[in-house]
Amino acid sequence: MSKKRGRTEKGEKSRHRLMEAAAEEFARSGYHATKVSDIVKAAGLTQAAFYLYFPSKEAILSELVAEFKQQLRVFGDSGSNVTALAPSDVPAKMRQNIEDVLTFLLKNRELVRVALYESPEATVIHEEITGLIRENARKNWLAGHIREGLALDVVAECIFATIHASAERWLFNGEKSAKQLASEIAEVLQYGMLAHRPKNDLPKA
Amino acid sequence: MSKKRGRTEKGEKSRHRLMEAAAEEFARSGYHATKVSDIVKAAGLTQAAFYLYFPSKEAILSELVAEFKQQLRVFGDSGSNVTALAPSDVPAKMRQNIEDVLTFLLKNRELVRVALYESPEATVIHEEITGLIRENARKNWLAGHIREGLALDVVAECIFATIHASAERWLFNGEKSAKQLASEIAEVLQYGMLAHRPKNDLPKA
Amino acid sequence: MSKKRGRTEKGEKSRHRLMEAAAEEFARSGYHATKVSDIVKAAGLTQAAFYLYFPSKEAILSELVAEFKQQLRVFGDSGSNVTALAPSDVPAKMRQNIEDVLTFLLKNRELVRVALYESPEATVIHEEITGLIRENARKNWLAGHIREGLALDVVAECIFATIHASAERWLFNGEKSAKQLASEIAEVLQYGMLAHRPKNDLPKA
Amino acid sequence: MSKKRGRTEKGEKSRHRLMEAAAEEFARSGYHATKVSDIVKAAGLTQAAFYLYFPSKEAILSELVAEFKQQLRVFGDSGSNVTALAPSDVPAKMRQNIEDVLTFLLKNRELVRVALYESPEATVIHEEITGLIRENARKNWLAGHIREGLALDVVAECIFATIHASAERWLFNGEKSAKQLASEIAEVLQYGMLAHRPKNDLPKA
DNA sequence: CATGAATGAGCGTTCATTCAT
DNA sequence: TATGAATGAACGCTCATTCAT
Repeated sequence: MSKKRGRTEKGEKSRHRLMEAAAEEFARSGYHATKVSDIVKAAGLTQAAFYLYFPSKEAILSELVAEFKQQLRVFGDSGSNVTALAPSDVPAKMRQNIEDVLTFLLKNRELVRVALYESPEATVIHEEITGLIRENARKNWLAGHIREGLALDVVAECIFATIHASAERWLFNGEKSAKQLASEIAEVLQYGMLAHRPKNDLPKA
Repeated sequence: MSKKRGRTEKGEKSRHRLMEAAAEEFARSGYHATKVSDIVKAAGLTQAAFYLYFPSKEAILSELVAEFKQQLRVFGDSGSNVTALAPSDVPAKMRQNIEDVLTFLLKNRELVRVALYESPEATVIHEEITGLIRENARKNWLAGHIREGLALDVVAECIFATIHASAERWLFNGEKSAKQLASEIAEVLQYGMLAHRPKNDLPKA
Repeated sequence: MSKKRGRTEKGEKSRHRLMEAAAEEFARSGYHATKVSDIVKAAGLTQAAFYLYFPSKEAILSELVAEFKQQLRVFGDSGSNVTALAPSDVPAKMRQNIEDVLTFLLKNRELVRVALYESPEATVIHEEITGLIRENARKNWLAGHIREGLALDVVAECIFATIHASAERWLFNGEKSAKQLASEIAEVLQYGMLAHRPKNDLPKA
Repeated sequence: MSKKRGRTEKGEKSRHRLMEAAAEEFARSGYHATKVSDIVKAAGLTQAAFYLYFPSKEAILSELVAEFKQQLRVFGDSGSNVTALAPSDVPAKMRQNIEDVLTFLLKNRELVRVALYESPEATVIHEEITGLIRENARKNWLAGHIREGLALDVVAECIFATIHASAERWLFNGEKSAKQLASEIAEVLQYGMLAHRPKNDLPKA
């Protein structure tokens, strides 16, 4: 199960420092612009040491992406039994979900950038995430919490894109808290922007 | 007519081919992964010819970005006198605006990716765009078309993030048309996702 | 006899401007560091025009050197009938010769640097010049104007090295005039530096 | 003993070989005409290894020049207490000084050419050297060993130019020995060339 | 486990030179 | 005569990777 045999504690620490350093550098400057020498410098090791732990620069990238995907699984089973929710509890629950995602993104901000911008799998991962959200939305739709007439794939894209963009813009630099941002996002996503709902523009339910 | 001094038509064409090729390559593989040799190969020229028209690889990138910014100005004055709109016309107008943006993105898809992902100015440009949208939203809010209690900066981010993500996902690969996508996005953004509006969750107007 | 047939006056002018420009650039920055583009820029022409007049960059160098050698011939017959000189006239004559050389160097300063530093023939030219001087010295020696016991080749080298170095140092930048410098140099070369002539150190005449 | 950190003896040797090779190549072909590939070929290394030790081609040049300047300091304090010399010892001492300089030049012939021809500092270095000589001459003048009425700066230039030119011409190619050359040069410089000293041309002492 | 030394392959850029008009 | 466009052949330099200790 372990990736390498006979690993020492010290080695494990070096390996970990390399991963952290790589995540930070990749996130800051991008995969291609980051040199192996940058990574090892940040980790306090030599270049040769790098290849003790990773077969290539690409390998450390995909390992970071793998780590991100691992972290993602936490969200796989969230929002399961939405049916049980009373309609009046839905908005708060949704607000909470958004906050959870924001908190997750904040904790893994480097990984997020790596996985979503720098990885060759970026598109796939993006679709995995929006897929999770779409499934959750579908359950809520079946439970009657979501309006008729909406394209759920677009809904999912809208939710994630908004969360992600907002995180990059206000969360990662500390301009807004996860709680505050979650409220503001939820407010928009739940009831939309328009002040007036024309009579002839009702959902086709 | 023009025998002396100044660029020739042929040269202008070569230069243009290089810009096109660079946009395509940068969009496909990213700035760093794209070699000058890739660009000139795609443009049917030699490496040296590249430097006849651009002082460096970086220069063609920023020229591409400049071109994108130039194109952007078209949208600077759109949605000016929103006050004149009757509330019932707002949804259609907004749907049309979204479609216009989608059409613009589609026409400039390479430039979009370059400017928004590969450029060092990416963040600034992103903020310029959402700034335009936010201003437009503010005018609509003053005109009473937009609900109270919304954070307009988040609204703007939500609009652009959704449009942009959707374009990348369904528009650029032809899976959805601009018209269709605009409708679906507008539907979500205008009235939100929730089916029921709890009494205690009304806007604080 | 002419280098090219059917040459126009305009062409001849362009060619001349190129030679002047090349001399100046070669003198300032050296042959290798000077680009053809530098030369044509200084001459107000295009690179292609350069090759209308010279088959290569090297060609213009050797043509400049040839021109220098041509100029040199003026000195070939100077100091011929030294025998006729009265010993008391020798110092003044020598001072005048030095001044003449300095004046020549000043008038051809660019050419001098090109021929003596940048040309592959530099060594040969240097030897040609010192050869002329040595011959002149030999005539003066035969006429009894020059001390016994001197190595005439070293004398020649000493004369030219001093003149040349002094020109580079004080003449070309205007710090000393040719007349002034000639006097100072002559003073040293004629009677040497030492104040006292030990009895046991007399020439072996 | 030294397992961790710091340059190894092997590395130091490689670095040294590169310096030697560069000196030789620069001296032979000039800075611009010498390719990094020439240097590493002569040093038995690859291009990349070069940049392990020097940040650029220019850097190795200035390091070479710095080394030359370092070597030069040996001469800084030579000829100090000339006052103590009896006038009859001066010629021999001077002859010896010239021989020392010739020996130094011979030992550092590559460095000499690099520092005096190829370096951007060439002029400065030239002036440093002649400055040293001029100071020495001034001390000898104060001690009464040098004739009145001489321009000491010209004297210094004369001394160095003659030594340098002679070295290039006869010493470096083995045609004359340092001892022999020193005698011949000293003979000229000490008492000058002329056989007769006109009565009206006496020093203005 | 970790190091300093070394490398091969390639990249961005330059420049003397040629072509077509 | 002169031009703008184009090129081939390098060159300086970088970087991921390997070797020897």
